[in-house]
Amino acid sequence: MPPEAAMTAKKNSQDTLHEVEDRFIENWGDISALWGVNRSMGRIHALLFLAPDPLSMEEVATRLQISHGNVSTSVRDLLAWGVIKRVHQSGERKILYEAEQDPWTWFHTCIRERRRREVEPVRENLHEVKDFARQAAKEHKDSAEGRKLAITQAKVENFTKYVDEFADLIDAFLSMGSGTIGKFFRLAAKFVPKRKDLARK
Amino acid sequence: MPPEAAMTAKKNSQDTLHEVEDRFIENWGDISALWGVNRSMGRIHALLFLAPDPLSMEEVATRLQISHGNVSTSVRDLLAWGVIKRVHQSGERKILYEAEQDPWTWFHTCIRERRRREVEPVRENLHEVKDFARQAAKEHKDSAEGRKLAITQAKVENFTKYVDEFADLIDAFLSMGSGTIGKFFRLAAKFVPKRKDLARK
DNA sequence: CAGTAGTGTCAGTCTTTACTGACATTACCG
DNA sequence: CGGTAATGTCAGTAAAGACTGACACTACTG
Repeated sequence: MPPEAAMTAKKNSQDTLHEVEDRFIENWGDISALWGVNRSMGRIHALLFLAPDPLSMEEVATRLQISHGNVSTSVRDLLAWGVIKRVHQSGERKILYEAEQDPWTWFHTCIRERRRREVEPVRENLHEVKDFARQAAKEHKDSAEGRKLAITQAKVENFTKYVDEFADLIDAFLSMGSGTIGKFFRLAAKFVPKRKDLARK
Repeated sequence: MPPEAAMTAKKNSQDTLHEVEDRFIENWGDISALWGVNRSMGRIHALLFLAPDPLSMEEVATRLQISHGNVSTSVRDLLAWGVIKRVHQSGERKILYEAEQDPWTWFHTCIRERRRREVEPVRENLHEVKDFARQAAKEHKDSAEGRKLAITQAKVENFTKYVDEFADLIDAFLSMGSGTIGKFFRLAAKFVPKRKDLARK
């Protein structure tokens, strides 16, 4: 009478593995959607991250129940972002894919790409607006409406400066190696004041 | 013959102000959309940020050419995020709204809210998956499939730990006052290695 | 305390984005 | 250098998300 063996309807380990994967994958899909990245990309990335071996597109499509067209498109994007890579195997037509395993490395990659694709264009745009505002304020500085213009110009300028500083912070973050990040955390902690109301747990 | 007055079809300063505002507002709307926040919220926030005086909902709706229903909903959300606030004026039914003027303050607020609303639930979820995976790996550790389960469990655990660390970094960032941020930037710069390929300009 | 300006809500509609699946293309195989 | 398995493309469709506007509610005002 071993109590272990008598456990109530114990699922087999394969189903359990499947469930662990699913929960992780869906969670990751949710985060992606939340932050403006499409859900399929997030799910595929999560699956490849968990998979012990590289997977083919067909395997991905079957596992996640999505069309191969969707997989093809999403995989192209993930490759462009640099968070997954191709694995060719000799004497085989099929291409396999695997995800970067170190979370820091791919997180770093995502931030860098996002900065390049999204932050930078927006920042350029903002600088144009700033320059336009400055020029306009100069031209109209004598009229009554010009005063308002000057106020707005100052705000735009202040804001732009702030965005630039933030971009610098991102750069500082990106410049750290995954070894440095630990040191950085410890250093950042020194700037945390006594109050504990932001504590995690 | 003053050359100033002869300038080619110089726009009046009110139109110019309008254009500066528009360009800033649309830019901000774009960023918002890009990062998974709806465009109306971003545009309204930008308008209130630039406005020299608080505005009513009707003024916002007219200025941005959107329905008052949309304004009402977006303003509710902006209030919940804490980036704008009501301004009551005595003997007046109408409620006016104004935006926080310090970029650091509202950026700080956005990060804090986003952490609370989005990062935290996701992190809790992840911890559940982690615990489930750990338990499952323990139960099945003797089977062949159990080995795969153990590998997956380790990945989930590693990943969770990383997300926790990142949440800590956010906390460190949030704990800084807008005075401290400057010091922080300078400190962060020390971690930037020699290579300049990430330089901004 | 009736009248009404101002605000809130939400069902329906419009807009945007994501996904599917049929067809086109590629590249390895014998 | 055909044959074909695998991948790529993209028009059409489905799903998600945002916006409008009619109606409901609220609270000031006279």
